[in-house]
Amino acid sequence: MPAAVPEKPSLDGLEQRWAARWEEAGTYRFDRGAERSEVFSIDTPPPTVSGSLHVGHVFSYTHTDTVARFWRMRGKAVYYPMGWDDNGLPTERRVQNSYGVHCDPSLPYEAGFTPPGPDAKHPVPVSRANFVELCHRRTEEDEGAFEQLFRHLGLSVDWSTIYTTIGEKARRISQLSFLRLLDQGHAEQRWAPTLWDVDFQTAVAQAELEDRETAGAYHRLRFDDIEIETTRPELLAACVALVAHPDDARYAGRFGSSVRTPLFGVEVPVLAHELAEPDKGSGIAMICTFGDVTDVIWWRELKLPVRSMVGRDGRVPADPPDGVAADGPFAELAGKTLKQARARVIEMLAESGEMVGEPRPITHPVKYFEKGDRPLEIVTSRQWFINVLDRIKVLKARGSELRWHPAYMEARYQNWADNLNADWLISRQRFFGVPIPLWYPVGEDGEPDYRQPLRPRDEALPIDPSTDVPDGYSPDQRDQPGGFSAEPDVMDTWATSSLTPQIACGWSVDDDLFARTFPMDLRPQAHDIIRTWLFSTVIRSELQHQSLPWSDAAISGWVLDPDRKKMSKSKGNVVTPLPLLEQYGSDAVRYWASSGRPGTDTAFDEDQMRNGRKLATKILNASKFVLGLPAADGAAGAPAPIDLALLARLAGVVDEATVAFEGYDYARALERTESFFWDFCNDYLELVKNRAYGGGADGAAALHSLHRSLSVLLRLFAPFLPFVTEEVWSWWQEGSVHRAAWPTSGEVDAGAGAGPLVLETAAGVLGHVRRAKSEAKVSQRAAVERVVVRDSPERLAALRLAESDLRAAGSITALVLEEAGDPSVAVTLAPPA
RNA sequence: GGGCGCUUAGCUCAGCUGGCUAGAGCACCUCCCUUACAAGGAGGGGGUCGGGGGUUCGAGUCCCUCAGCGCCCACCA
Repeated sequence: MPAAVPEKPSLDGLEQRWAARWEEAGTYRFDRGAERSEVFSIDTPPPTVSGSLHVGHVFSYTHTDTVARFWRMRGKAVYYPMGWDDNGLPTERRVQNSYGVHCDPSLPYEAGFTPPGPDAKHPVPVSRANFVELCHRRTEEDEGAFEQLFRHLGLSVDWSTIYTTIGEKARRISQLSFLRLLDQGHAEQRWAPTLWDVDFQTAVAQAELEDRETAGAYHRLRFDDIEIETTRPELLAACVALVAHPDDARYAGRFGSSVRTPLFGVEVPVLAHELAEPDKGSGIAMICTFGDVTDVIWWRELKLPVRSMVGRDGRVPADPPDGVAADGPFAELAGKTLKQARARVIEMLAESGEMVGEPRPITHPVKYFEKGDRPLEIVTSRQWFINVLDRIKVLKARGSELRWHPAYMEARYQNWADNLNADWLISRQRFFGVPIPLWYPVGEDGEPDYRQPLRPRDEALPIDPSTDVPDGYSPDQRDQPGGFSAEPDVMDTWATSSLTPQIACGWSVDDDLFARTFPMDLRPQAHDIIRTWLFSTVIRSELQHQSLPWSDAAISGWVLDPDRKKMSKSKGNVVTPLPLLEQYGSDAVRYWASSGRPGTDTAFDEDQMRNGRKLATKILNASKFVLGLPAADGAAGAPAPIDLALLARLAGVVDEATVAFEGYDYARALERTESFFWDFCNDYLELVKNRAYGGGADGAAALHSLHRSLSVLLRLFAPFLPFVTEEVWSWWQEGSVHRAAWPTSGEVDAGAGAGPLVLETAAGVLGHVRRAKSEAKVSQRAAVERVVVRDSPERLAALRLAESDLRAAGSITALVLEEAGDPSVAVTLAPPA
């Protein structure tokens, strides 16, 4: 039984009350029996739980929720899981800081280990297993906080379908997918120069790079009679050649000859390559192995030797590169950081007279790991890659096949695909991640044979090769001659995140669910991770299923602070969301979020939240009024023309909102609905309230139209304001509004002859009457002696159909209608009593 | 250097396939404690729709161009 209309309706406490009832009733539970065609599945972005909760989460997750609620009301079985991204570097760092530990994989597991805590002066080294255990403990707490926030916000997530990116299911799927790629030749290891972060001591992928304008200086160095300019004089000992453009007349005669490097006196060839730019520096560059990615290209294409002098720790190694004397100038560099080495090289060059002039300061773009603080170096190492360069064409085609909202976001995808120049490096020399599930046989010489990886059986997954043992070996053979060694690397977090559709839909672990939910319908995400998360997810789905992972991608913008700056922890302008939800109410905050159009960055705006609260209150009060009107005792008469006009307009709004939602434009759907609602309250409600009070057949007709409108309005608002609409729905309807059918224009269509003019003209005259009273500084209740309306015959005819409602609403004694070409409304107030 | 987006009232933004005197919220001003709503309601002032050119009977809306802002990307000499 529906509850009665409360005497004094309130927004307070709706969140707790309804969140509990929805949970209890399973309102948002996914129907496991639904066929794929009846399902709408959403690849919810798993938030990084080691990051702080901020208002951006509320913003974008609300967008997705409105769409989920819309499709649920449209009768779809909505598969709306939640994931927590607790994998990878951010968690490692958080664990190190909050527990005072650091990972040392060489240590054995220590049962019952108690970490020192955040105040520890020196981090305690712990085994990988202990470290991972702490990561799990930490993330569980963080995940609880996120769930609490999202429940309070009213996300219609099915909370029984949670996954984590470090959980067993995700590890299994991630490892199995990797092994499949390995089987199919899409994944392979290479010993290759890769971009390397000397602080994190790991390789990084192209997608994780960013350029930063960095201060540097040109140093002009003399190689015999040729002068080159370089920003990296410290790499001089790693120089393997000079290079100029083949058409550059200045050096044409020198190609094929050789020169000696300054300080070290190593003989290097002078070569030609088209990437050399004649107008950069002196037009001729030194190639070092490796100073930048161009060096890598030159080294590869010109088939040059390697002279490496950058260690994984960012220091110059003790041993000199090939051809460089150990006891010469190099001895002064060994063991130094690159920065120290640079200073010393410059001094030595100045002393030897091989530097021309003074260094010339410049700023130039330098590549950094997006989470790193020092420029990336290039280090040759063994790494695992997923091949993508051989598939750019099909990946671009998939990008076009995907429906983007807004459409222009596709350009970022295509742009990225066009500029990709490296395969996807997925191995990371880190600890908290999904291990690459391989071992290598160790030869009698004690060296692992990387060409013959040992793989686990599928059923054994997930595994950790550092503790698990390959079939046919015993634990004591680990790292022994004739035994086996674990692959030490873990996969990058994107290598697992790129599988969220497979993880959420249960690929390889729940084939039935997978068949009902994949390919998914919607990937909602922010625009800054198109090149990473979206692109990599498309890659995995293409390689594994030869299909798109979803049909639609809805790209949300960012929340900007009032000064139009992106909110981020480092800027210290992050707003914590829970207090906002408590202050304004979840519906109000959702209202603000819903006003941010797809793809558009939106300013944090508490005024909009106040406005949202006002709207929610208005819905409460208007509903109370409509539902509190005396019930008709007899049969309803025919609807008045003004009722039909209202319903006709509402039908139009329903159609607009529906089309908008189908195109993921939730903001438009809200705007249309809200705009109608205020007119409904201000004009229609005022015009018909007297008739509705009056009872009888005419009153019953008004009541009927009011109820119908209210029912439709509550359903139109339900995706945005789930709490207040559910509250009002419960006063007079059975079941949840969130399980009610999305309205259709057919259900409200008043049929032919329901022109909008009746309402429009009546509301127009009522507006004039209000203005007259306002200007006369009298109460809106004041009586009006006479209103003269001059207008076209058509409009007057329409107005006449609403005459009694209008006169009652405006307290108008005489309403005079006169035909005229020049429309006007004259209001004569009654003299004060 | 390439690409994308934005530029409409003081502020934040709507204006979809071009069409009646350009809209909303906030802010500001005036009035009203009207039996749905005073943590309300009614009304008002305020914009040559970034500049210039073009297409059209008609352009905030389409085309060209210039400018400013923002974002994405780019092989660090």
